[in-house]
Amino acid sequence: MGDPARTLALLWRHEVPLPARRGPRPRFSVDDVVDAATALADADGLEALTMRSVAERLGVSAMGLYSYVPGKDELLDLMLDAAHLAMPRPPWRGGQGWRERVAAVADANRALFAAHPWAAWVSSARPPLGPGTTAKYDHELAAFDGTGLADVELDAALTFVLGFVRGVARAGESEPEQDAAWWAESGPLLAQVLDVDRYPRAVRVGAAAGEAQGAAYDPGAAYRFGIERVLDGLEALVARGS
Amino acid sequence: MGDPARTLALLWRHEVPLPARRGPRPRFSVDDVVDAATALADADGLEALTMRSVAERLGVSAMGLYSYVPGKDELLDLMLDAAHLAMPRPPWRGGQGWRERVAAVADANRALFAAHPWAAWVSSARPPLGPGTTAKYDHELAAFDGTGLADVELDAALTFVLGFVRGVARAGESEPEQDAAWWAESGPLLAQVLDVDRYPRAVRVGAAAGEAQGAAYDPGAAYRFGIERVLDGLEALVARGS
DNA sequence: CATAAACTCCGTACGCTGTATAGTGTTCCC
DNA sequence: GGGAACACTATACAGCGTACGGAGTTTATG
Repeated sequence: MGDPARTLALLWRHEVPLPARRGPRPRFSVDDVVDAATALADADGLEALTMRSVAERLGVSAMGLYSYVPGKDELLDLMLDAAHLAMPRPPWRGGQGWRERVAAVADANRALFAAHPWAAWVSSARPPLGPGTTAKYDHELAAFDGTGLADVELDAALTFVLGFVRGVARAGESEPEQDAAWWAESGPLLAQVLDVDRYPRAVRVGAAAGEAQGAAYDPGAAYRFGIERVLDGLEALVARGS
Repeated sequence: MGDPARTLALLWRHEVPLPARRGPRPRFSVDDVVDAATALADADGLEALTMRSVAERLGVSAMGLYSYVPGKDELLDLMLDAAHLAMPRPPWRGGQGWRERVAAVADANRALFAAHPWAAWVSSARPPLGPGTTAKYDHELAAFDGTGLADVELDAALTFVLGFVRGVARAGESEPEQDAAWWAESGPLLAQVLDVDRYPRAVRVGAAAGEAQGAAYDPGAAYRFGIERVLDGLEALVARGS
């Protein structure tokens, strides 16, 4: 889409120096736009984030945003990088083992998606390599200190952990109320059509899972189960000595 | 959105018996519509799948589709269930261990997303509990026979495996050509801004990973790395004896 | 056999999206 | 003071899903 160099310059706020600029002074900063968009997406979700809605929140016409941002995709990149920059990066204490640290990384990302559910849905094809994402990457890599993993495996391991957390965040976007209504309306027909003889395991396990978590999918349970598997899986790799 | 009961009836093809129907005979079956939409999405991606494009492929006006399908969301549900139904379900042989079988489940899902990349992107909030998805669920649960896991854990384990494969499929949607152009245009500015002293691990590991896989993300490598971690993680759970 | 109901299918239209384009007014450099 | 660069606006366009009203076809019912 847009010009990568322009996007990168924007991410790192490489602006033209102020005294050299002509024309009326901008009423906002790029961060004002990013903050307005983030507040909107936090409150009402990505589908409510339109150029018009952001513009209205700032008291500007829709096209006025394009003085600050090349387009919506770039705005989303800026939002994500800003959210990454705002994440806490407590220094890893020596007493912690890598497993404890990586678990903390996962928890921090889960908290990110809890605060900004939209963040799980912005494209990862072209990661916004801005100051936030870079600092996050560096900090999270440090959590693996002591594992003895080679650099390539380090990246793979972190990608694996982050992919898991993001997957859970993406899967947990349905509303519990709607879930209940869905089951109420679908139950009778489902009971009629789900033949226990044809699908013995599906019926048995599906019923058990549905009853245990009160819904078809429980993000909390999926996270608690999955993060242990993720860490155990990494532990096997580390124990094997790279 | 739509009526869940209507959607379910459609998924299971609970139609009104033919002789009792008035009006002109439908020119197509629901499967004709689903197949046309699937062919389109396979060839040109989800963003090319519009009600108008599906209709044109069938030689019908856009609104004509609504005789067969309540809306686009339901069409996507039908497409996904049909794709699930078409997956091979070879009987698990006794000689296989559960690890081998679960790896086969993961491979089969990876093949599904290779054939139908759009399938990784249809909403999982309301899984289309049709004949395909149900048969797939039942068959994949059977892969865990011998693990001794309780029903709730069985569902969690399968969800964990499928979530991983889907995450890799979703992440691997960027074009390699665009990747190269992106790096070429971004490289100079990135080199200037990525301070080795501020982000020592990020620069080192990022460079190693980028060089090793020739791109910021290599789905094949991510899958091969991740599936071993997933299976190791499950193995730790199984070894622990539930 | 006529009529009404049910059905397929079409054309038009609406509100919504991101953003291209043209134009207006402000500010600074020369 | 003139011209260039800039912020900002209003209008417009193509594309989306789909609501609506109507036309034509088939069948059940009086």
